[in-house]
Amino acid sequence: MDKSIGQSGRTTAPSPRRGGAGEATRRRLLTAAAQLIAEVGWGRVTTRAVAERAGLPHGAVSYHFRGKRELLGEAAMHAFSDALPADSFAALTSVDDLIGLMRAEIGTPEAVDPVMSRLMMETLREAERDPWLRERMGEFMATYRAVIVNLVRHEQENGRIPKAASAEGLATLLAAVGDGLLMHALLDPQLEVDAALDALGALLSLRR
Amino acid sequence: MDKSIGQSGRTTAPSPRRGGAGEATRRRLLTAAAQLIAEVGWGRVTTRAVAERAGLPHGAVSYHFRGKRELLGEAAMHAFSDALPADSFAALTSVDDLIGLMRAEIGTPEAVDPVMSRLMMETLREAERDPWLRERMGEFMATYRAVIVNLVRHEQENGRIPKAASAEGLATLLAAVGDGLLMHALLDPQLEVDAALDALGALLSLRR
Amino acid sequence: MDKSIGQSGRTTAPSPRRGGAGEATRRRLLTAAAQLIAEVGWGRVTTRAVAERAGLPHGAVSYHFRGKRELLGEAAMHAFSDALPADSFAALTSVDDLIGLMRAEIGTPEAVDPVMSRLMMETLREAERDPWLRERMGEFMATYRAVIVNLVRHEQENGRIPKAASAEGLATLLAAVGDGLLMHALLDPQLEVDAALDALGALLSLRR
Amino acid sequence: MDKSIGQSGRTTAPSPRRGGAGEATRRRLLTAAAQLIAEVGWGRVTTRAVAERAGLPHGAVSYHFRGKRELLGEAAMHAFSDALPADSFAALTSVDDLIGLMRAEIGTPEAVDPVMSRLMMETLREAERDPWLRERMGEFMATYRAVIVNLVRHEQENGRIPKAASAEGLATLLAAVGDGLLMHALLDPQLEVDAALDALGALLSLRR
DNA sequence: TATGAATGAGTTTTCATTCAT
DNA sequence: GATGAATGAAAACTCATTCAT
Repeated sequence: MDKSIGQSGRTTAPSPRRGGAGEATRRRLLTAAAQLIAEVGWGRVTTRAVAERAGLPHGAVSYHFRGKRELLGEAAMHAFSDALPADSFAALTSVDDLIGLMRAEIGTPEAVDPVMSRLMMETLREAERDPWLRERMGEFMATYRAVIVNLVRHEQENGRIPKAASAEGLATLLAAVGDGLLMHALLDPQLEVDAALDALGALLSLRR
Repeated sequence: MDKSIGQSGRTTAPSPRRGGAGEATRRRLLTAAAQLIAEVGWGRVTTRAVAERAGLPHGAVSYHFRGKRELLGEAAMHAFSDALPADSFAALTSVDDLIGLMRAEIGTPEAVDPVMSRLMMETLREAERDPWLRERMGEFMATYRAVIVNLVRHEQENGRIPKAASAEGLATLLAAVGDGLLMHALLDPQLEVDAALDALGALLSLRR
Repeated sequence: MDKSIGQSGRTTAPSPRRGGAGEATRRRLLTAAAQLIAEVGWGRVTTRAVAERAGLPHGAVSYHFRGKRELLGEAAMHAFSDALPADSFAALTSVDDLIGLMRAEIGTPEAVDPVMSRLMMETLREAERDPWLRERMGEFMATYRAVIVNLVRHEQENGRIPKAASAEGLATLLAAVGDGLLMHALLDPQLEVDAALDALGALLSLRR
Repeated sequence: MDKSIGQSGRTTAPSPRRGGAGEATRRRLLTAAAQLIAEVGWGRVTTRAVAERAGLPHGAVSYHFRGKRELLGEAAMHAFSDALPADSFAALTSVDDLIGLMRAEIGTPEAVDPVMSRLMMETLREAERDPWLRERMGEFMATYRAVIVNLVRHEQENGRIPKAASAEGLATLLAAVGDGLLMHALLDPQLEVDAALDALGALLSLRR
């Protein structure tokens, strides 16, 4: 059974930190783990497979991480921090940009490799049952939503989107749309994501 | 028995079929399995736990199902067929009804037992990796989306929601909103689902 | 772990290789397995029994071998390589020697521990259904038969056995006699193997 | 594990005998069982598979037989009695006939379906470990050998085969050749059985 | 007489974690 | 620091046999 959650007390105490030498090894394990989560699903990742994918001995895993849960949890969060914030969110200046971002991530089936999408879905799912992960994802999504709230508020002040909806509510809605479409698109590659995003755009810009 | 070779053909073939006395037993297993999927997550359900929950010996599982995958898959689809169609969808006559349904299912954290919600999320995620399940969920969601398309089209003709968005796109959007909010709400029980649905309602009725 | 899907690729991958400290453990398992095949029959050997016989925990089996099939297969071939070639075959210089060898191996019920005989029979039978094993046994028996062909040819040239029979045919016949007698003798310990071998000798030396 | 041997006490007491009705059912089970032994190997036959192959309900097996061991044992012996004695052995009038019989059974890879051959090998193997079966096979092979002894003796008196070898020894040898070649041929379909039988013929007729 | 549901003992396999070197 | 051997707990699955109807 997957033990990654009800784990309780640990005995050994590895996890050496930030140096030059072990840091690279650590990172290779994190990268390998993130890939595997996306490929086979959180519950089907084995520590052995991670080590193998990383081209490292099996022992390396327990040397660098307290356990499987820590490895996978950190791998996911690490991947998100690497991939998302600076690159994408900071650059958003309008709700249209946000929709454009969704379009880029979800709308073009073949253009984007679904590793990040799948990883995101897997992590959201796992977070529901792993308190540590839930907290980290909570923080992550709070920032994400805060950016959207600001965006929405700004656009509402500019009169580019309706004021009838509360900024917070709208932000929650937009975030849900993103993940909902992502999930449905992973399930059904034929899904007309663009049409849905067009509809969203239309609803938002009606005022004009 | 010696399996060392993996001869051709059949492994074993329990799975007697529909009709007889075994049907009740079968159903108890399905119910137990659906509950457990919701409670602990698809990947952490064990056949033993299912049997225990159902108050049956472990052997009952493999007598009635070809394996864990069949058990869980049928359990999920069975639960959906039982719970959803007639009850909820058929009754929808307006997009407001649809939003009301979402509000009832997602918006009131304590009012509704989250079993169906969790089961739905678990099944959607699992379907991504299990072809059989994917197909069944695909059919299921196709009907679900078809109902919404009709609803949207009808409302557009009545002038109650904007025609600027295509009916199909809007339906896809609404379905995604539902599942996206559901997922986020499961993750963060504090989430202001109502505010988001209010915002959705506001966007849709702006034209009026 | 959840196996409900049967993703691609590797199942797990223990089976560390040659050289290190694990080699001794591996060998103990092989020896125990070979004994048990002879004692209870290929199909009735359990991995648990092998581990027990070897005085090792059950997990050791799957750590060192990919599965039961690999364990038993390697155990058998390992036993044959250890026991036969240098010792017996190389030393044969005449067909009489060969008959003598058979007499020693089969003809004296109590003198010889039947482990190797039984192991051989079990492996021959199993090889019929296991391609990997069949191939290995094929190679093994090819060398075995080649030695006999040479022996026969040599004796034919010396005029010690009849030339009326082809060397290849005679070698095939002799090999079959050996295994056939072995099988019958295992079945019926009273079998007059010596009389049969005497008859064989008589047929072969008639010409003189 | 295969329980067919260390079975000890039984509780229930089925095994109705010779009637018109159940007799046909019984025979269908025996036939199915014999086929399956040949196809998948004694240890891999399951009672369920037998019932299925026979087109009968699973319960029929335990209704008609005391257990798996009895089913398979009787199936094998039944198949032998049906196939061999009257048809083949009685008709033998010379050692050449015997060799011809072997040639027909073993020498023509595609002409003969190997069901009987495989069944024979499987049964010989199993008999080594199952006393009941061993006894039955013992009787069977005694008759078989007796026929050969008579044949040999008759031919020796006619001067057609050498008298230097004892009739008993020669018979044992011939029986062993048959089964040995059979075993080797099953293992290696390319085996030159005919050449071996030619060699045997040459050895036996040297005197001429 | 016949059936098929039921059961539980036993098997292989998986794998995170521990630990000696 | 690093590694790979070791281990045991738990999982899924198989199946002969039992038995109620």
